[in-house]
Amino acid sequence: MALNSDPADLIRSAGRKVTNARLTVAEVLRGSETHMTAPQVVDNVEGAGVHVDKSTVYRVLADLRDVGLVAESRFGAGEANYEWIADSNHHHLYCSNCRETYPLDDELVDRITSDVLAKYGFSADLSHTVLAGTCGQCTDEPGTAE
Amino acid sequence: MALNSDPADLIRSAGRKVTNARLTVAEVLRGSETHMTAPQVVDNVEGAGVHVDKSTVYRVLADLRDVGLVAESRFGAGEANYEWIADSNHHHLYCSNCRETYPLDDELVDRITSDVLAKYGFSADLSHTVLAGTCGQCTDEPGTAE
DNA sequence: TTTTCATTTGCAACTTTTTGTATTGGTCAA
DNA sequence: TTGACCAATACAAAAAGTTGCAAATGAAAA
Repeated sequence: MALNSDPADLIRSAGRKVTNARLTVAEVLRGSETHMTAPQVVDNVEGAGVHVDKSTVYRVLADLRDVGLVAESRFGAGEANYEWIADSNHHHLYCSNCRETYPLDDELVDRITSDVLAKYGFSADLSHTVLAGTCGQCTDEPGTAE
Repeated sequence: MALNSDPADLIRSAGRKVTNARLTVAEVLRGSETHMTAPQVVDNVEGAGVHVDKSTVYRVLADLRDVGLVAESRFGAGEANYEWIADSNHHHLYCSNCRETYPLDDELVDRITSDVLAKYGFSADLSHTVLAGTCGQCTDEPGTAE
């Protein structure tokens, strides 16, 4: 069980009850190509015809995040963005100029983790990492924001 | 100018006007040993006898952050924490179990930056980095939270 | 000093997020 | 199936954070 990517199975095997609210939020996030803010999730859930209170949406997002099914990232100073990560890869580079995100492969992040453990005895949790900065393209062509 | 650590000079040389609001927020943060949340800053400014509107405090915090005098960090999923960093060092390890922060020296962070630049042509801005996880002590003695 | 102008602030309204609590509804065992 | 238990939900209200705009103020020039 939960070797497939069925949200219900994943939620169940995370030790959570499979409820309408959780399923709807999961499907909304899973159906989206990109990151979504909390208010966007609230709207989309509403748009899906199901009524889920906004406080519940916030609690479900936090819960799915705790369980590792959803990633909560903050790009630069901005609001939180949520993303279904049950099957996708977990690390990104975020360009604060063009607001594009790029994949960042595991190797580099894994090395940070082991370095910090070796040097400080500290187990860093970098299961979803976002590094903000400026991408190569924007570095080459400055002033191409928005 | 601004080689000293006088908030007024630092603000001025950041190209910002030296105002009562900015000075008060700066002093409040500088006087604190530890990180503060935005509401804590609002309270402390009020407690200092000066009246600065809440919205102004938020704007000043964001502004001082943009200018690099204040660090805004989010520990795990929590609220934003603000810290005066005009003179201190910039990188931390944050234990989400005991909520303690530990210094993380530059070397390791610098290597991440150069690795990402070499591999992706991406200039990561890691001027203030916080890695969340579990410290060695908490790993050894589980269940010693709060 | 005085004038001028862009920046900054206070205020008020608004949006986003969190929290307390009574009720509902999954899940498991019988 | 059915009933009991406890997690999860809706609702309401508060707290946190944001925004637009008119008035105030710092800084530079006259």
